[in-house]
Amino acid sequence: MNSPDSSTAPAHFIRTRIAREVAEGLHDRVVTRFPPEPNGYLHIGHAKSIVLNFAMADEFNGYTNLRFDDTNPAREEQRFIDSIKTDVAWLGYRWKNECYASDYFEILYGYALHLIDRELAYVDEQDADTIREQRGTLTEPGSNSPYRTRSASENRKLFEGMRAGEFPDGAMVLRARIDMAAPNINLRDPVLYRIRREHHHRTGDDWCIYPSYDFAHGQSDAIEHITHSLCTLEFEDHRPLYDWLIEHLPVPSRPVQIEFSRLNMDFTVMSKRRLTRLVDEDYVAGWDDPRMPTLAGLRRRGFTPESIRAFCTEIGVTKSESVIPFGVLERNLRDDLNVRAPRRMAVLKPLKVVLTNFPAGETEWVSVANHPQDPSRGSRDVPITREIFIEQDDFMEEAPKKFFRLKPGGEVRLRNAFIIRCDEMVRNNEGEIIELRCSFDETSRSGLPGAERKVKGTIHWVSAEHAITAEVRLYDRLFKVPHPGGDKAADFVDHLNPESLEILQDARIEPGLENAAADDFYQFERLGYFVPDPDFSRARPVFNRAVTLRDTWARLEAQLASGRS
RNA sequence: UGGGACGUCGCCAAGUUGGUUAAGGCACGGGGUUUUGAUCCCCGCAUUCGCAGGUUCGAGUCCUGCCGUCCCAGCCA
Repeated sequence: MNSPDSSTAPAHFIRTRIAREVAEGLHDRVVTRFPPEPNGYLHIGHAKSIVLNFAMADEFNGYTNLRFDDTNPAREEQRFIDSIKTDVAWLGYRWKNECYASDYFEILYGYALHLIDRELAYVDEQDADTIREQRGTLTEPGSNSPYRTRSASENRKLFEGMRAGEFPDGAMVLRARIDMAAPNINLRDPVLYRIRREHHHRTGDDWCIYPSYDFAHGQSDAIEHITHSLCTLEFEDHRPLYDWLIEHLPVPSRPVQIEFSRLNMDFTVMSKRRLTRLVDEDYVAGWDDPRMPTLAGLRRRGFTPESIRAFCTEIGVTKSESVIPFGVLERNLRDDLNVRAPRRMAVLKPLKVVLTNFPAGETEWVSVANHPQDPSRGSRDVPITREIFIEQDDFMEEAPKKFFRLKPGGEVRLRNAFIIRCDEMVRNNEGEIIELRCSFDETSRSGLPGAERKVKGTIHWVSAEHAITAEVRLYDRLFKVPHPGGDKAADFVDHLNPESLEILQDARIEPGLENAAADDFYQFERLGYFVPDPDFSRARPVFNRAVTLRDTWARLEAQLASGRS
């Protein structure tokens, strides 16, 4: 098994079709491929394709190849190959073979000769503009190139010359001879090879001609004995060409192409072109910026491979275009981490509280469960002292009726400790509250009978003396609007959310958290799930908030606010 | 005014050869448990399948005609 999450997955048209084919004995195993072009980082949309491809092969006794579609050396780079391999592996998948379309250049060249010899391809010496004009339009047929009827021997000589470097870039192309009047524009003598003197990241300067996607992809599938070539909807129109080439070439197998709709999510962009721009123009800190929908970004943000796989399974596979709310991805992370993440306490925006009846200089250790739903995960002792920090948001001077946290004269429970009452507020010269003076109820300590006493709210806290100062980075959606790419009138970067990143320099975390390891994750109780950033060090802990907890109060508060106005 | 595809609850999405009460998840609403306003647990949530006709004892599933949305005119993938 090369992919996790063995199948309990729901039916979708591809799985149903393959299952039928297998039942009919058409295949004894299913072989798929994940075929990225190494010109950028993988994003969550690719994850959908990866999960699908590996799942189909895995469920039907086969395997998946990782194949780099590297037929355009002008934009492909080794560093992208590296990142893609890292990301696929991180997602939890093991490909059978690491393949490159460029490994097949010699075979592909032979296939081109095969077409030429059968008068199914010809060398066209017209320039790109002329070819475009002759292609016709969506509603008008194209017209034939004057070079279309050249002899096979002349075409062969020219094509060999192309390979030998006898002609300058752009001087001529090899075209399939199909039908310039075809209603499907892809069949109007598509370009199969072009001359391009570009250094290729793998083949170096061995070639100055490169096959087009259409000529390379299907044949690569066939060479690898791929049974099902799964791709996105925009290639639907290419399928007749895909099939035409397979039919007319002496390929070792006959793969079929099946298309499904690509993943769209709101409040983000998914096209490589746009993601590249965000990086190149420094709108984000890099491909792995935690606000990016890239796998590298999601990983740094704190997403687990499990949550991403679950998400990809949950959204299904169809041919209808859909937009998935970003919150669905986030909920999958919560669902995963809720079960797995150990709980800790941390205060993001500290407000000092002095427990007036707690002896100065003393430290009391309270036992705290690492996971309230899972006693087997044990507990730890957390120090509490006369001075503590609580969350600024957990105190309101003038609180609405439904505010269950601390307010003047009110009581609240300190999680895992005892009940306190707010007796007094201390203000600075500006009148801002900078400290609370509270008294605690000794009899309400956790474990004592008095702990049964009910108060409405429970808040988290850290000992001022023991807590460790940390940086915490909070992330919000990258864009302000649901469909930043859908605005024809504006540049998508105009819709960037200026508040997508908030850095808190003065958070206080429970002692022990400074020893967090790179791949740890925690629930900071009542706040959300947090992971150490790569910038993390013992001396300067840095945590990323991967996702907040579901926050019913925030929703209520928003309703109250809007209802009041 | 070419070709290809899609249109089932706010968002996804199941729906065998037409057979009759239109899965499920998310979101949402209500209730319960709770020292995380979290989690968890109950309950509710499409007389209706883009629209209009038609065939049929019976249609989301078949036919016809509309409407809407997406993709295609790179020597990109």
